[in-house]
Amino acid sequence: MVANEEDPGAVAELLWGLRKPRSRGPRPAFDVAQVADTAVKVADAEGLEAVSMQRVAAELGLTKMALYRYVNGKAELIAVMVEAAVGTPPDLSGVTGWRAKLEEYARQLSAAWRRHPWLPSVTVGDRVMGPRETSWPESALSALADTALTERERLDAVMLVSNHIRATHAAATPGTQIWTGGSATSIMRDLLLLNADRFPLLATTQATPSATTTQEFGLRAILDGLEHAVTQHTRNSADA
Amino acid sequence: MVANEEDPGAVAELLWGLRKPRSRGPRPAFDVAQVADTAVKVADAEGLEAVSMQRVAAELGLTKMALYRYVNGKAELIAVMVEAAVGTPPDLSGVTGWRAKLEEYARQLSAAWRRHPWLPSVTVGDRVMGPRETSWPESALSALADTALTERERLDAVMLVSNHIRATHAAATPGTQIWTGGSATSIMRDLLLLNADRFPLLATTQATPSATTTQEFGLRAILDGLEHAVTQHTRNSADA
DNA sequence: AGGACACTGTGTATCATAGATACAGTTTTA
DNA sequence: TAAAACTGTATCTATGATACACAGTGTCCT
Repeated sequence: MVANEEDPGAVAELLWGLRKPRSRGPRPAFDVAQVADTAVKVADAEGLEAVSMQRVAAELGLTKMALYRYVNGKAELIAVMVEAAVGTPPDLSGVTGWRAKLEEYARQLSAAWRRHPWLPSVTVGDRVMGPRETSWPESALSALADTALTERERLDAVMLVSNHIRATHAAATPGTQIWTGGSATSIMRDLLLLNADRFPLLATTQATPSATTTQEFGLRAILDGLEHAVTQHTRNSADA
Repeated sequence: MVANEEDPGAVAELLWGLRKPRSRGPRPAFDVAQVADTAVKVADAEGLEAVSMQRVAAELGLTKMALYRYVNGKAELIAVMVEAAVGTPPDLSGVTGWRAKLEEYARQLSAAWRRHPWLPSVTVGDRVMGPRETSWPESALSALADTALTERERLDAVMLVSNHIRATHAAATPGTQIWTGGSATSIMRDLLLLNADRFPLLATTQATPSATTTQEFGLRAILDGLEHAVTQHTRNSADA
């Protein structure tokens, strides 16, 4: 973690296949896709912390320095991992109605992130997305294409749903739920009961079981809210 | 990053003032609060990456090893930083109506995170919260106390709002917005225009300006959705 | 057609920084 | 007076990353 310019342009060239083809020199033992796949395998099995240049190189039977010929640095490695793991977005053309489409989209996105629990924490920040990942928001936008929302509002809506799914993925971001089942959860419960006078609402709330999931509750609320916005827009344009 | 058991119990004792008082021995040059404040100052000025044991110790005129007498490791340092920076939650008793209360809460939370842009990225994951931080969700729950929602639903609603504010804080999690103004944003725009045939919706959408903020749009949708849930519940209990 | 050379993949050695442990020296108070 | 606690020096491990030498392969020139 010393220099490394973190060149976003280089990442873009790698992800979008704009690397100039090699002319001379020995044939590389692998290609970037294989590197990405092995790194994904490591992350799936042992978590993102286990993914180091060293580790991925060893998994391929290389020294870590050889790896730098495939990816310019760890940031690029992560980028190709995401693109390799994210998969293809759902085809929503078979579903009727923007709400059902968006529901299906949320379900698929949740499934993809469940398959790779490290993905949510990594698909964050100012970064360049690859073509496969980019096709996800494109797919989600198609769900709202027929609504009266403005283009910007559609994008905001897509992000609203996506971010909700991200936040409710306990494996990657458990703290956003307060109660996650992790080792800190039981300690927090004890602390709240011990200080029930200062935190009466939290102290009683935390014991309550739930009929629906946190994710379902939030998704329904969001979709209800979007429905409100959609009908509002439709009415307004009807008035005009 | 070798061993360090990451004991949540130790963090809890530190945050909730349960450390056994020292008896003999020289008086420490500082206390944990001073350490936390110093670290917060560094994070505010130069970002969370600048916060290292070394750096914080130097800022206090200590070697980094002396710092380990105040906090057991970096995880604890972050924990006390959060508790020091998060501030006190808003008093919502003056606001009337759960919706207005929740709006005010969101505004205050957003302001707190804007003051310390590193906070959102750190208040995530399975962890122990300190008393000041805990009082934030407690305050938010009070906003929904008079509604017909179940206790669990109120907690879900609070998390829904909080997570939305977190996600829309571009400084900490810019990628959740696709367009953030970072160096990757302009590259993504070029890539989309270059591949407008594959991403027609994204390619046209990204140019659109917006009347309201992404954060405002999402918050309104969420509150509309919650309103739907509240009235639904009220109607149901009226039927019974 | 053949060879020189440039280019590229790989490995060894090395650096910088991070968090963290071990331990000795020193201060303070029970 | 002695145990306990604060601080500093030295050291360890792991990480990402750079520098450089060596080897294989294709291009281009003759």
